[in-house]
Amino acid sequence: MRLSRYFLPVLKEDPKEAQIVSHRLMLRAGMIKQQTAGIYSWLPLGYKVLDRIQQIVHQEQQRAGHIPLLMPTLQPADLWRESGRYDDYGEEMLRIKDRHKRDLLYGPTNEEMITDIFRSHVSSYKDLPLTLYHIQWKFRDEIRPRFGVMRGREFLMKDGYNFDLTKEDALHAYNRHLVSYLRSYERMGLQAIPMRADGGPIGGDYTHEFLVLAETGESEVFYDSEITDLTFGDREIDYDSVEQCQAVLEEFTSRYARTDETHDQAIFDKVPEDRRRTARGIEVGQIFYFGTKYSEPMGATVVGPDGARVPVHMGSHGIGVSRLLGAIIEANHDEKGIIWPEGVTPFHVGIVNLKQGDPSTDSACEALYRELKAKGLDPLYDDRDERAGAKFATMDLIGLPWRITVGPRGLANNKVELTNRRSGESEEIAPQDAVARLDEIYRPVLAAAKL
RNA sequence: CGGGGCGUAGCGCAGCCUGGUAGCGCGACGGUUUUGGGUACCGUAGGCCGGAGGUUCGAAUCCUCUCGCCCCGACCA
Repeated sequence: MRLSRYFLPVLKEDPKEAQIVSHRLMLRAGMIKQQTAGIYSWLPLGYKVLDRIQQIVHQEQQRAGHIPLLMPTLQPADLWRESGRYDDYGEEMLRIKDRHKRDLLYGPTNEEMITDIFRSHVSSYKDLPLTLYHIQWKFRDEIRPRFGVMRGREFLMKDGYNFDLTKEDALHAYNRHLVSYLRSYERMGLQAIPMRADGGPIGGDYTHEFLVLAETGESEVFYDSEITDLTFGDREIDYDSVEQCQAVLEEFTSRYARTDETHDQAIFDKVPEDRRRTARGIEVGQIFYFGTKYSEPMGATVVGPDGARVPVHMGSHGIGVSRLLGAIIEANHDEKGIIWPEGVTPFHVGIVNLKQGDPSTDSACEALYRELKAKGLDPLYDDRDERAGAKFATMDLIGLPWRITVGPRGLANNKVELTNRRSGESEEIAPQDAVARLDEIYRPVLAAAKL
């Protein structure tokens, strides 16, 4: 993309309403525009990152064998009356009447609807196991939306639902989700720690929240420092293998890691003192096994091998897709702006032409732009007639991980500058070597995107 | 919902107390200048001062009502 033809309304000054760094940077980098409290337009740069995150989530869910579909944002109230949640949900649910005075609601989640779909079409154990998911906008009428996309009222969420014949099968689905989430967050450049969560009235040990450590997190967390040494890495996993998935669960959940909701000081005290950590975290996902809570009242049953009709065991599993933008920025920024991890960056590399209009720099930039695209990379070429300082400031703000600086001085020796946004380190290399380096750097990212 | 604050040019703000032709910085646009980290100067455009009502010869300013937004708290992917 040529910046002169793009739509990137960056702000030089901090918008006064933005209190935390991710919100401030998203506004300044021209990623979002607030339309009303807790509701945002996604401007091109923000939309591009949102899209990259969605792609990762889609790929990892499908890799785990989960099936995508799409349910509507508006739902009939009757489904929620069946589960009993229409009255329970309270003010957070946005209720709407259509012209026929029928009660609708803007979905805050989709357990009822997915259960309805399931019961309409599935009646045999032979169709199980089944996990369906979608990525769709949700609405929860928060008392006080804040922190930009971190606590919006309208938000994009991936929510998946597993249907299994037995509790054991459903727990395998739970484990599959845990593994796929670990992979997803790592591809986004995030460390998200599974922490024992509060199951609410349903209770049980079968729910974990995924927390990204950040000073501005809304939850207080307590953990054994050994857990932050764990990475999933590029290990191969067979999602059908109960043993393998169970092993990952045990590996990642055996150490102490809890939010303030479930924190137990007596157990925490057994962690060696030098490994005890207290911090703050942002919740970016949750997995939950809830058995027959919805299948029973809503009649989602299958006929088992013994001929008996039984309610299916279910769980729901969510990733806060739009919130992840905020979480990633909270965890990856400096005083100059955002620093995107390579897995989610809106553009792979920025090209800065220091002397726009100069035939040699212009043609060198054009050549770089062409060659990077030929490698399957997505460059942003700042071809505006701006001074060097303004171009650097924009690049730093929007946070592309790599920058190629092209000026007459270096070009005289057939050199451009390749700069890493995070470390600030630069090296002077030939243009073709810069292309080769970037191709190499992004090869794993592009390869991971292939199923 | 309780407490606090703010709505004036695209953005950030002053003016309000003490009523009298609406200002500053940044940005935009046109020039000149400059060219490796937001250059300097000259010029131009852009506002029913959130909305409604009231007081007054006269309201951004005073009064009443209303809408919206932000911050703190209780609640939440």
